[in-house]
Amino acid sequence: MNRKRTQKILDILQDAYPQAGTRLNFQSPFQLLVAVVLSAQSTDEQVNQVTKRLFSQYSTPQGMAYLPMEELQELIKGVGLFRNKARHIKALSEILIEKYGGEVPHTFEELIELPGVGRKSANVVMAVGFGLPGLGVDTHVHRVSNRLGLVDAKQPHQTEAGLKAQIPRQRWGQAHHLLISHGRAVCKARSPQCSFCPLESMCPKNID
DNA sequence: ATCCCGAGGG
DNA sequence: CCCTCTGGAT
Repeated sequence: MNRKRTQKILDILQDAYPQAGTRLNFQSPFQLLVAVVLSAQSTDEQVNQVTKRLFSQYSTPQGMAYLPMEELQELIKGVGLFRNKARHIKALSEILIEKYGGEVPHTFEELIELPGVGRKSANVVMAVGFGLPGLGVDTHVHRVSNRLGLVDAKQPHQTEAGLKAQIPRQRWGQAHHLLISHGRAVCKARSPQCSFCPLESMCPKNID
């Protein structure tokens, strides 16, 4: 809707969170992909704790594809949804080996076809892993964008479309991280800290 | 719409 | 106890 307002909001958030960026630890696109799959409904700290042990033993598609399911489950237990995630990581590793020569594909269309990889994860791998245009909409991005009136969306994919339509591609990755930082620190799901919000005067939720 | 599902916070 | 955390598949 209002591109100018959105730009201004991003500028203010950039000043408030100058170091916004991913907190997931990884050393390759494949490790990032695994970390992102593990991050569903889990905190980044839980994921980093698990991947520290996992990647020290297995850090390639080959290592994970041939790992027995039970062992992989044991290694990633500690994040929620671990049975599904173990299955997806093993399956996507096999596909990377068979179809992509053990590499992580560089297009959104290919990434989203991988098991356990939806729009959010594919967008994050694009932006964070390859520096290509991608704007992942997670729970924070969805909540904050709607509260601020950047979009009026019930579904995350609607939020993604709305944000992409009013933010320059070059700024998608940055916007993703800024909205997450703000969602974590101030515009929290449970008890938002509106009195500390640099956007308080511009926010529709602020009905003083 | 429902299921998966550990850990931390209030 | 209930809610939330960088969701995705069925």
